[in-house]
Formats: sequence, C-alpha cells, structure tokens
Amino acid sequence: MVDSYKAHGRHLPPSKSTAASDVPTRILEEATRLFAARGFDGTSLSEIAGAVGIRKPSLLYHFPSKDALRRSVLEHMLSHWNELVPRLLKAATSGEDQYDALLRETVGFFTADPDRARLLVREALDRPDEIGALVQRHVRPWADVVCQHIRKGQAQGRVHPNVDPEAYVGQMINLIISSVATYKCIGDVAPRGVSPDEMRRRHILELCRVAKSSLFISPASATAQGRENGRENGRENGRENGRENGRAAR
Amino acid sequence: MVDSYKAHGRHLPPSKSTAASDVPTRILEEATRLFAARGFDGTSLSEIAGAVGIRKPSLLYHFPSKDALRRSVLEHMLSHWNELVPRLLKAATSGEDQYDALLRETVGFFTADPDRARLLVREALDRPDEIGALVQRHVRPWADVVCQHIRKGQAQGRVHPNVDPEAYVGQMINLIISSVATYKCIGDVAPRGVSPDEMRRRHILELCRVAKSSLFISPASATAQGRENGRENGRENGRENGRENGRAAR
DNA sequence: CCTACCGATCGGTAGG
DNA sequence: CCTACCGATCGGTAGG
Repeated sequence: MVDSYKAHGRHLPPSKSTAASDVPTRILEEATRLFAARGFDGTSLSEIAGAVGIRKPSLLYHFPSKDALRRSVLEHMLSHWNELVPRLLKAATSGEDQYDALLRETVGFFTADPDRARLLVREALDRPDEIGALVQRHVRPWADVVCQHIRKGQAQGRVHPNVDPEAYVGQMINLIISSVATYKCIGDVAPRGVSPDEMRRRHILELCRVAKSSLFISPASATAQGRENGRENGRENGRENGRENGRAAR
Repeated sequence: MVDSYKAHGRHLPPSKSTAASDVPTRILEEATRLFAARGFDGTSLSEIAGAVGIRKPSLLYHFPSKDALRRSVLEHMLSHWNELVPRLLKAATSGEDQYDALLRETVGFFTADPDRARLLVREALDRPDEIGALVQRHVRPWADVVCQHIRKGQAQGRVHPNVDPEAYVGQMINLIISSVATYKCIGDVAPRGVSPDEMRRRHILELCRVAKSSLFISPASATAQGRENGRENGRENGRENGRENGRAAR
C-alpha cells in the first residue's frame, strides 16, 4: 500500500518543503508525527519512509531497527525537553508569579508540538517501565525542587497545608500532558457553539487556574488571574516553545 | 507464535478459571484486557482467542471482524458506565459533600478496573472523532448538570467566581481517567522509598483535594479533607465500582 | 540510497 | 467450534 514500486523518481519526492534538514532528522520528525498519530504498532516503516521520500531499506540504513528508531524518537524529544529545564528551574523559585511562569513554560512545551504529549502518553501505556525510568531521570530532579518550594510555601503559610507535594506535582504533570494529548476529545464535553480552538484555550486557562488555586492560599489566584481573556495565552503550535512569556505573568 | 497448531485438546484450555461466563463474554473480557495493555494494533486476534482458549476462526464466528470486536468492547464498557450514571446524577446536587461523593463514584469506576481508563485513553488517541462523539452522547448530559450546579454555586458565593465550568469539568474528567491510566508512570515522579500502592493512594487523594480545592471557596476543603490517611480510599481493583463510599464523605 | 527478496504473521474465508 | 488455507503486509536482509 505504501511501498509503491513505481513512480518515485528523483523528481517530486513527497517532501514537505520543510527546507533543509538532513535525512536522519527528517526520518525522526516524520516518525515522531506518525508514532504520535497512529502509535508505534500502527505505523509501518514503509509509511515513515514514504513520508520522508525514501524506501524502507534506506530508512533501515540510518536506523538499525524499528525499535532503535523508536528510542531515537524519544531521545530526540528529550533533547528538546532538556533545553527547557534550566529555564524551568529558574522559574521554580517560590511565589505565585514564578509558579505561573513555570506552568506556562511547561504547558508551552507541549502545546508548541502536541505530538510530544501524544507520544509520551502512548509510550506510558505501551512501555510503562521504560517511561517510568525516563521520568525518574528527566523529571524527578526538578520535580523535587518544586516540591521543596511547595514545602517552604507551606511553612510560610502561603501554600495550603494539606497539599501532598509529590502527589500534587505528579498530578499536575499528568494533567498538562494528557490534556494536550487528548484535547480533541475533552473539548467535546461541552461546546454549545464554541469553536474547538476557543475551547482549547479555555481548557489551558482553566488548567493553570486549577493548578494555582489548589496550591496557594492567597486569594489572588482566585480573583486577578481568572477572567483575563484576550491575552497571548492560546499559543499556536508549530513554533518552538514560548520564550516571550513568563515576564508578563499578570 | 500464538496459533500453536498442536497441544490444544479439550483438556486444559488456558481458561483463567473465571467460573462460568459464556464464550462471547469471555472474548469481550480478554479483548478488553489485551486492547488496554497492548493497544488495538498491538493485539492480534490469535492472542485474544488463545487467552479465551479457542482458535481465531471461532472468535470470528462470534464477532464478524476485529473492528467489530473493538466496537463491542467499547459498548460493553459503556454499558457498565451507564449503570453508574443515575447514582452520579443523584450525587451531582450542589454542596461539597455531594461533590465529594460524585468524585469518588467516578474515580471508583476507573480504579475498580483500570483497563477502562487505559482503553479510553488509547481510543482517544487512535480515533479521536469516534471517542469525541461517544463523549458527547454519554458524558456531556451529566457534565451539563454538574456545570449548572457549579454556576448555581457561583451565584451563591460558594464556588470560585473565576471557575470556567465546562473547562473545569473537562479537565477533571481528563485528570481522573489519565491518572488512573498512567499511574504506573506518574508514581515514578517522587517515590523516595514509598511503595507504589501507597503512592497511588496518595495520588488519588490529592486528585480529589485538587478538584475540590480549586472549586469551592469554602476553607473546609483546605483543612478537613486532606490528611485523613487510613481510610478505605485505596480501593482494590477486580471488584465492581464502589458502593460503600459516598456516605462517609468526611 | 536502491531493487529484490526472505520468513513470519496479520485479518479473514472456505468448508465442514 | 475446528482445520486448512488465502492474499497482504510486516520488519528486516542480501547485494550492489
């Protein structure tokens, strides 16, 4: 169905006109897209090769096996994630405004390319042990930092005393990733004529409100932050994660 | 690999000794389990047939195709869900205790059989349009009722005025389902020696706290509910969803 | 980076 | 409910 053994001359390969990029990178990008959309088992090497404009054996020259390609896709995404971590840690200092920046950075990473969220959720279901180890290595370090700030906030009376820091952080990460991964469906809970894009924006806003409102005692999060509608919150995908936010947190 | 064309005499079929149940029901159960664990594309009809103790063509006698089996699995789960809806609507009257019961009923439905959550998340990723339509039919009606109660609570000053009811309900449903579906991974965010079961219990407790704390203005949710540890919350799977809760909400 | 090809397994059917 | 079998497609290799 995909390995069409004809009509593939050097002219018009199905390239997406994504400018340059070498072949291995193109393979990684198309594999990410297809794994996220159809899953690992639901995607054939021929499909990926076809999307890149080469043939299956050529793909297997760059990546020794399908599973090796899968691991490379994960590593590729993690390298993007690691670029963000320093900024995350900088934003993780206590205070509600700083926490808002931390939330927006994290949400922005996944809304900038929802495939990241879809891929992570799929892998968490398909290979929980592997993703678990990955979470331990790449998420837990700065999650621990956030937990420390939460406990400090509790000692200072700014954070609800009954927050379970580890569980709270785990649930918020879970909420961010899965809401981006499945926003096509949760938007169907209640759109009485609201556009899908508008509903998605409202979901992101509500996510941030829930995260802060359930953390801070301060009534600030319950009044100032909520109904500021026409801001640059609904970040468009395609661009790399936002770096223009975090300043104008309110 | 699975269709072992030998050693399958009437004696010792790989039945799980699950007592009675007719063959179609057994097929549905094993298909649910395998689809949830490995995904639709990652599960072969031979595997399902083997788990039931029959052969692939026999399975295709009961279900005309693999896709028909998938749809039946979804319907089978929805029939269980529909049993719960009346109780849900009864619990959906306003008030924090009633809302706590609603949360526990919903959480209990998925923790009673986490495969339900895993299956839903997988289907939402694989066939978002189909699950979207399903959400519209089976979730939106009572979600609308909950939204009405939230607005009433806002009018009475018991609920945060900046809650976006539709978005809030969508995110809470999303949070419940995905946290049950991926609890094997989010538990790895921060277990410094805590057992996985204990961490799962804390995640469920924190989920309920976040849901209430971000909704109600009342400081009750910020003090009374949090640190009551040794209750019967960590419901074991295998049994049908809980009916012993909802009474002792605090 | 390609053509040609491999064994294995897939969903599904014939026929009883 | 079974055996036997179908064409299609899978991941991967040989060889250039």
